[in-house]
Amino acid sequence: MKQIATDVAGNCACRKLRMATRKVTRMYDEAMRPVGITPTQFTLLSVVGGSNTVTLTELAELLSMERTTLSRNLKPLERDELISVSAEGYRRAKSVYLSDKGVSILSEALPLWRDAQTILKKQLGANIWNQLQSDLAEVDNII
Amino acid sequence: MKQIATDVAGNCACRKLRMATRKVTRMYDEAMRPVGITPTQFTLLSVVGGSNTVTLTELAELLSMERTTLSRNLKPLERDELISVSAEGYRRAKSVYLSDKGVSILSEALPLWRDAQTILKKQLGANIWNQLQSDLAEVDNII
DNA sequence: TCATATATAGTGTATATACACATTATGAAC
DNA sequence: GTTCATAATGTGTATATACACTATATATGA
Repeated sequence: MKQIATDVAGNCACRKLRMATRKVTRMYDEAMRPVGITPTQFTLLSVVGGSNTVTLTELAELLSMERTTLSRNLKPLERDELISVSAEGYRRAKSVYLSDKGVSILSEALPLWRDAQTILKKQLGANIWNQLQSDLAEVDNII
Repeated sequence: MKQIATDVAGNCACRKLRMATRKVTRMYDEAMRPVGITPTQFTLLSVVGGSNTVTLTELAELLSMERTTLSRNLKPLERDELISVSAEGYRRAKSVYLSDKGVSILSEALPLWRDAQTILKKQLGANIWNQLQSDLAEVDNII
């Protein structure tokens, strides 16, 4: 059992992904703190800001996020008036929009995000950084 | 802004990691469901099972997890009596142990985990699978 | 011995995640 | 027009995550 368990720990893709995600998220979270948003919220704002009208379902798909999770994650942003959510016309569809305040916060967050990217890239080295980026893109494409 | 935001979305290492982690975690979660544990719990059980006495702080380090997060994550396992946590003697240190029930559940989960690994590996292809594994190991070593 | 420093764990609060199930708007068939 | 199917979103519940702060056991120094 002991050997098997150790083996599991060292080869589990899920575990390794989650571990890396925890560490990296903590870094980005610290970087974003001055503007008061989390990495997840930064991603939401940037994806919403980069699209012309996305419905909740589309947005969830873009983020590989369960729709119900997205719904919950939008709440703090709505409460703080960085985004607005409104009916879109097709069935029950709703679309998400960046408010002026949202644009402003996103603008403030951008350089902090760039810093975080730069620091991480430097720490990892360009090779691993690039490989990781392309691997993760592949994973998202394939799965 | 629109271009910048799109650029962010496509190059953010944190976003890509989180997206991949969500997808992969959902796969493993589904695989483990028959034995009633989550991927995180499976990892906890296997790491505890593979060590001779780990304190909470050590365990957190092994998992790149905040100690306070670990504390919370152990609760359901303790409640369901898959593990036990007891004082260890050094200052306030506590160690975690697998119970008989924990060993049993872990044994049942192992083949399900192997299936999940196999399916994911097949989907990704051996090349990407191997590269991803080594990249993630590097990330964990470096950061 | 007693006070203090240090190492360790716990709690309050907020966000993140997702499954199972519930709700509702609207297009289509009749 | 009414019914029904379908597409979309919402809610209940449970786990996962982490920061800021708190509590406590014990080793150490006076």
